[in-house]
Amino acid sequence: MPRYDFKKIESRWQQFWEQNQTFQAADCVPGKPKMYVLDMFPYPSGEGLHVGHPEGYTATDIVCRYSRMKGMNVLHPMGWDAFGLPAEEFARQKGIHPRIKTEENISTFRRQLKMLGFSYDWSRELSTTDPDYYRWTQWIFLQIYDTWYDSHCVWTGPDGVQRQGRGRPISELPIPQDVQAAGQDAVRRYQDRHRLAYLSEAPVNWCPELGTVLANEEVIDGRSERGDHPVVRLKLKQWMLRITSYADRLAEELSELSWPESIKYMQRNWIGRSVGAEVDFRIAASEGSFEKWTEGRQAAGFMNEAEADVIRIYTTRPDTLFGVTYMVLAPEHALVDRLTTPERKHAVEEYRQTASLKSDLDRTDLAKGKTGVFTGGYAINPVNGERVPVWIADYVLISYGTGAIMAVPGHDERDYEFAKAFEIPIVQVVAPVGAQAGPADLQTAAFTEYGVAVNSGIWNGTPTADFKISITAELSARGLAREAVNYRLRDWLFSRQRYWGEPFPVWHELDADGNPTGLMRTDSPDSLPVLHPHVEDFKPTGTPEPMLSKAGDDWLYRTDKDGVRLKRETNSMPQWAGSCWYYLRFCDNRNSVNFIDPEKEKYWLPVDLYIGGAEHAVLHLLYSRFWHKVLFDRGHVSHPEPFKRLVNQGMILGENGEKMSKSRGNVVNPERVVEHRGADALRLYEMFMGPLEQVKPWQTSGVEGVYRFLGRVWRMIIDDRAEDVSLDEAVHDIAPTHEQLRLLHRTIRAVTEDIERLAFNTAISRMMEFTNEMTEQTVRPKSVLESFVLLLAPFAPHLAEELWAALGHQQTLAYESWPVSDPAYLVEDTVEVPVQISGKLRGRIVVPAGLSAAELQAFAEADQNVQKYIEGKAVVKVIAVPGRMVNFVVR
RNA sequence: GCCGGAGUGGCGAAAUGGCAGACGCGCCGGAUUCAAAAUCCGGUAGGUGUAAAAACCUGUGUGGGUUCGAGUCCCACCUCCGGUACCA
Repeated sequence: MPRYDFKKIESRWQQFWEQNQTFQAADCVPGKPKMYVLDMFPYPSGEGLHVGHPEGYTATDIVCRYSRMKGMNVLHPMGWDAFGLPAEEFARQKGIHPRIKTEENISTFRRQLKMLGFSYDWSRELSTTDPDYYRWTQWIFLQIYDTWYDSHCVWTGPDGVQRQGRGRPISELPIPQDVQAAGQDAVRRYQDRHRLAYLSEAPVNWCPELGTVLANEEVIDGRSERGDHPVVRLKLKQWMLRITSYADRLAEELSELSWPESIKYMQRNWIGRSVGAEVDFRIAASEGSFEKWTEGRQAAGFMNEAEADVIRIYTTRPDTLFGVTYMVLAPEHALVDRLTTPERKHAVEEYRQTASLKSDLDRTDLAKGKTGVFTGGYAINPVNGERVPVWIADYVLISYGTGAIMAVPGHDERDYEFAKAFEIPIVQVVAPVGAQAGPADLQTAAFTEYGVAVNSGIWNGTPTADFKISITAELSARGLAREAVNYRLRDWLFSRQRYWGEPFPVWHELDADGNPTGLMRTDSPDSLPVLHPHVEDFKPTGTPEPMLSKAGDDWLYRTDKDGVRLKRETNSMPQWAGSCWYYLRFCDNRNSVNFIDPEKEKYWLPVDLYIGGAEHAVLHLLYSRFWHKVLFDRGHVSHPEPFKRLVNQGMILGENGEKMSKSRGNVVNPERVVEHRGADALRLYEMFMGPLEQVKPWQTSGVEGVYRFLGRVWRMIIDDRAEDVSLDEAVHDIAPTHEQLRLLHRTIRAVTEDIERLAFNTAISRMMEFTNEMTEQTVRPKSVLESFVLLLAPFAPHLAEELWAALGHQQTLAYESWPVSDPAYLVEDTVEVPVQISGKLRGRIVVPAGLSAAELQAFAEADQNVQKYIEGKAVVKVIAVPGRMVNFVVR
């Protein structure tokens, strides 16, 4: 084999690894530190692998191969996130079952990944679409369904940390007396209202084109994230997961994680915790006097649910209560009818009608101009007894806070804009302090910053922060307000209407007439999985009626032991479900009695390194953490967080610097690169392009560069003119020179440090430097080359194995010890030190290493060029840093 | 609008506050060859200067600042990329 024949080499070693199961991980190996390195598993699309995939996958593969050589027990699995719309869309067009297309796609992906020589333990492969996998997805759903959140529970978890708030079995939910008294059905309904998985009828994002509802997270500017189709709001009964119960823990426990700050920040923002107050405004037209009502409240205190004639608002600025000039209810608010006067009825109805038809897109589009109508009704401001007009407007959302606000146009931009549009008075109650002290100019804009209170009666002069606290306390004491916390995060809309997703393991009870009673039963855990029914065609129903309702009666109905007729839940789970817990199943993918063996969970978890794209910053990573915490609370996992360290690889752009896409015609096909230059060259190039986390453009000529480097490595060791693979005549089994050892150990140190930092681009540069220098040597000691081949192995494993064998080794190098750099070879005899005059570089001196500052200065002064600059000048100061530099400050 | 991140040769990029541009691509010159491919060697920030050197000047988006010394730290601004947007 004269030339570097990557085709032969790569297929040989891929076969070798497969036959010898080189990378199969053993569970729970005593005495070896474990290392769980995970890639975000791909959706196996029909397009096949994209160059973005091998970027993260190569990075993790390098870490894994390196860690094995460092003596760690490495878990490095791969699987498929294979439920989802595209396979179903294909089925709809071609009439082929989604499972068939899915399996075909998986085969392509598997073949392409194997072609790249990643050291996955393929015996742990799984797909979210395997009945044996989604059996446990359904099981976890049942766990969530069986859980309620006890926000008062203080407890200590297996991690030894004390927390407040815990997901507990629904059977432990305290049932109030009156509910208990109302009978068994009432108790069941009460429980159902407290479960972490519950049915709710609420306006949802319905996408007619995709034939499904979407989560808030999947809707961008009123259009679907997938496919960019319009989304409208529709009131439907849907499954929700109570992720908001975990909002605080999801936000707080981020701080322990080694994740990019930007991702943590995005998650915190998404959760959007805000602290403020709920304040009650009584409707002016209510029965009885306002004074009487406040006296009653003073005695009874703040009520959990306000009376039917009270508008409860949420505000983060209770200090601006004296500046309230109007109030706004969301158009869907329950009190609108009560407030609306007969003469305003027509306008209000009309507005509500238009608002309900508006999709989020329309609402955003019209964001420039605020709309709304006056209801004709008034409420009383609890701080000063003033009558405040009540409006409805769609800039107030029914789904946030209480769905009602007090409007303070002087100190809130949105209220300001609205007040300007409808000529509502603007009152200043906060004055700026500090540099910009003086009256704020409310002619052009609201003043939203903190300051001191004005026009606020006895509170005048109170700083904003103090005022917020004291007014809340005062109103609380009078039973008119309470401190409140709100989240931007909403409960997770968890049902879809499509076929190709996990069916819910839930049944609805039917009454004698075949109508649902609202009570539910679940499939027993040991009867799982609930398989998909046979369906003839995959056209969406065109209505919000789920695809699974097309199933036959034998799937849809059954009669329980007690004679109750049941209808199956026909929604399916979203694609996020399967990806929420796959990292757990990889530890124990064949277990048929448990979703994961507790011992294996304790051993492998948490994931030590998780690499994937930043596009999953909030969705997948937040959902996963949520499920994990529920499982943690219920005692099924022993760590509070699934992913200890997260790294986002940067996107690879096309050669023109634009995002790769078919329409731009700049897509690079990794399979073609492998055909021409080999897997090692592709892997090496993707790592050499630049820092892992950085966005970087593809350069075909760059692939050539690393390919040439691999050729040089080959020729450094192998005689490329010989008939068979034999060592080059320069390679000798002799003791290396000191210089050669220094070169080697410098390289070992640099490459090791760079891998630890995931700085693969510079690691490769160092190996290039080694090769350039070693190739010049006419005598190349075998031992030095052997160490070098081990350094190269994580990056270009096929070539390294081939060279390792050529150097006379019988076994794979996958478990050889990683070379250690000996500091003895790193000490230099002499160093070159720059000399500056007043900070400008004026010379370089070569001096013995280890000089003191004074000695170094003496050497520097002796330098001719330096002399020239010092002569006749006064040396004011000399800075000499041993081994680094000398600087003479002259005047 | 707000919040992140980034601006360094022709290009991808290096650089614990201490020699800016390592390494690779491209380009130029040379060797090898009948010729080419492949390979190998040398050069390559811009400028002044020189027979050639030496030497000097200017350079890390722009303008200021801190420091003996700034690509790196601080302030302001510009541009690009990403996220987010009525959340009261």
